[in-house]
Amino acid sequence: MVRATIEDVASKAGVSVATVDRVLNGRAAVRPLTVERVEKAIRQLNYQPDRLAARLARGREYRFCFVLPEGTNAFMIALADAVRDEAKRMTQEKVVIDLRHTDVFSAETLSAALDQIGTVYDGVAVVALDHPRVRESINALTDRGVAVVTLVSDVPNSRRQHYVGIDNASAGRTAATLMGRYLCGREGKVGLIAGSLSLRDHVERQFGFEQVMLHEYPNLSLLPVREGRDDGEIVQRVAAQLLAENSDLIGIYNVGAGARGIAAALEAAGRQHQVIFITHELTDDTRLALIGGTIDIIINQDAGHEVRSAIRVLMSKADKIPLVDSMERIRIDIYLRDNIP
Amino acid sequence: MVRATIEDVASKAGVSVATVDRVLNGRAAVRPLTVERVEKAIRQLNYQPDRLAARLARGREYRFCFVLPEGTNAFMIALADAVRDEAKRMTQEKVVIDLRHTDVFSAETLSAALDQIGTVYDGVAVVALDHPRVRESINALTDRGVAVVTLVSDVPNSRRQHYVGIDNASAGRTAATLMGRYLCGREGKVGLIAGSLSLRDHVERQFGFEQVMLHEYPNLSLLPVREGRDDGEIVQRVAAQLLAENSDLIGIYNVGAGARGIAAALEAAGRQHQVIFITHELTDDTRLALIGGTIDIIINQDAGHEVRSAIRVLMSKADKIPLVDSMERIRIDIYLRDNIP
DNA sequence: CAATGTGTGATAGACGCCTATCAGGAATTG
DNA sequence: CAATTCCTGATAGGCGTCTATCACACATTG
Repeated sequence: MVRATIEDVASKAGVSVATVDRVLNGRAAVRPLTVERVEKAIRQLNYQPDRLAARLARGREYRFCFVLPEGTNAFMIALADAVRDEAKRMTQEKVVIDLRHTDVFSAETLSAALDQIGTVYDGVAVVALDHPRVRESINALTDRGVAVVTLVSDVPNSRRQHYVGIDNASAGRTAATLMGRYLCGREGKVGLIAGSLSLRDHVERQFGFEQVMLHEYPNLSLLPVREGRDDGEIVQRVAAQLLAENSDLIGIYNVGAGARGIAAALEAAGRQHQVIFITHELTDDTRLALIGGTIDIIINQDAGHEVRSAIRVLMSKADKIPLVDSMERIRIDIYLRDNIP
Repeated sequence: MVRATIEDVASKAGVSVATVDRVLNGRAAVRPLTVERVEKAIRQLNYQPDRLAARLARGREYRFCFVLPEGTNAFMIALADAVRDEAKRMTQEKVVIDLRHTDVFSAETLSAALDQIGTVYDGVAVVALDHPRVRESINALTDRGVAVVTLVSDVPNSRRQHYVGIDNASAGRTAATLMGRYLCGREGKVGLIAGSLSLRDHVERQFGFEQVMLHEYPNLSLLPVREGRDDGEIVQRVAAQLLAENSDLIGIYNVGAGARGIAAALEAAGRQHQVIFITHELTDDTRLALIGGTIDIIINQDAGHEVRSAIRVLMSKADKIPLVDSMERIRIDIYLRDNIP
């Protein structure tokens, strides 16, 4: 059985192709009775419009905009690279992708950047800050008919269409379990370093981590979270201080970026083998530190997958086609020295 | 700058579209000088044929065949389900996928099944046995112009185009490191159960596991591998025997399928909390056992991703388009109770 | 009853490429 | 020099859909 075409549907329904097209694309008013007949024919023939032909005929361009934090954070750089790679690849699919940078720690700046995005775009993917102002901007975009997906860090109460990223609470719990297991019942302190507590992903990781720590590993005492603003140098200072103040520190969970600073502080103190160090994001630096033994575990989200998923989701929304959830679930990658790619 | 079309290339090169087409698709002899001119124009305009339009025009169907082991092994069932799912989805892309089953433990049967595959197929994906006879069949297919990818289990010395699956030695090493860490320096025995040692993936996992165990965890003594033939009942018997014979068994690494049998044996012996149990493949059974605490860690490969990757690779080969390696790397998923999807 | 609106049919042209065929000039052969 | 062979141009028709336009029957309105 070959694929049915729009002409098959037309003749089966006893109408013209024009009418079938009107039903399919809501192009003009069609009598309910006729709509019924067409839809019946579509069901009977299991007709599905050929998307390739449709795209060709429409000659439509999809314009998407990615809004990422600026700065030198290695993961964000990887994400930006992934966007550029995909942008190049997608030109042959008639997809144009623009990349904009904005200060991620300022809700005002981000919000302004989003407000400024015109309706020239069919969709926007944004690494968002969970802030009322940003939420409003996202909602405004949605209301203007622009599809919005949040990337890496979500804004749950907004009207964004989709969140592309890992389950961060789950990632935090995973880190805690591994930390607890690796520490083998020893007693001591565990430190937590985050980029900023206004980033939803960081907060959720922290939440998941503390949840498991408190319930399952009473032998470990959790120190208050310190903020390193995802900046290598600041993080290094914070980590050095943490180490100096706590001689019985036996674990560090780094929720954000800047792992290199922590590794440097650990090595400077000569305590890299006493302290179990779990961090996020696989980069050149963290990979080296993992191989070298300073980092014990890296929890990663694959930037390439996230970007591709975001694009697929935005295209589905633009075409009003349902998406396959299982394909769009971003997985939590766990890397040990033994399975780094 | 919009995309260049074949007509742009033709006029730029001062030839006709027919000639450009001849150069692109090797349809007829073209003078070297002319080829040169056309290729130069292609480079200058950065012309890339529109694949959608090409597919539409060609009206060509891609026919692929998946050869999977028969039986009730949960992972293989999941794999078969994934194949059927994708087959359905791909009909709208003019891709027809057939699914065949064969006895995986018999090189003769598998080899015969492969030999019997005609050239009606553009490509074949096979869960292979590493056996000279199978290798010959794969080579024969390749020589007949059928693209072959190995799935899940590789045949390295064959002329297959690609291997779609995880790095099994790496998976074994990962299991070993986690086992060693979870056992916290305790002394005791660790048992290994495989499906069959003629399956390359099982052998490689075992290899990786032993490698790390011997070097890094001298406190643990490794028992000889036992074969369970990926069959729940046999595996359960083997596991029960293993437990009965070794009262100081503190870890089990299950390399193949049939995890449910081991879980049952552990629970029957009431030793599920004394023994660290690491297994492969996330299924309904293993998920439940992980939540219940009988299984400590599941190492998984995502069947859906593997099937989609295999299809992408086969299509690339059929279209003679280079593939993006980073997209086709199948990752090792590590699941704890905290991050099961 | 004329003017308007509504629902439908028919059809042409486009999207970018593939396939096929025919014609004819240039180069090679005997 | 005629007969081939080789290379190239030109062009038609098709793939399945979208977009747009015109025509026409019929119903509704004032």
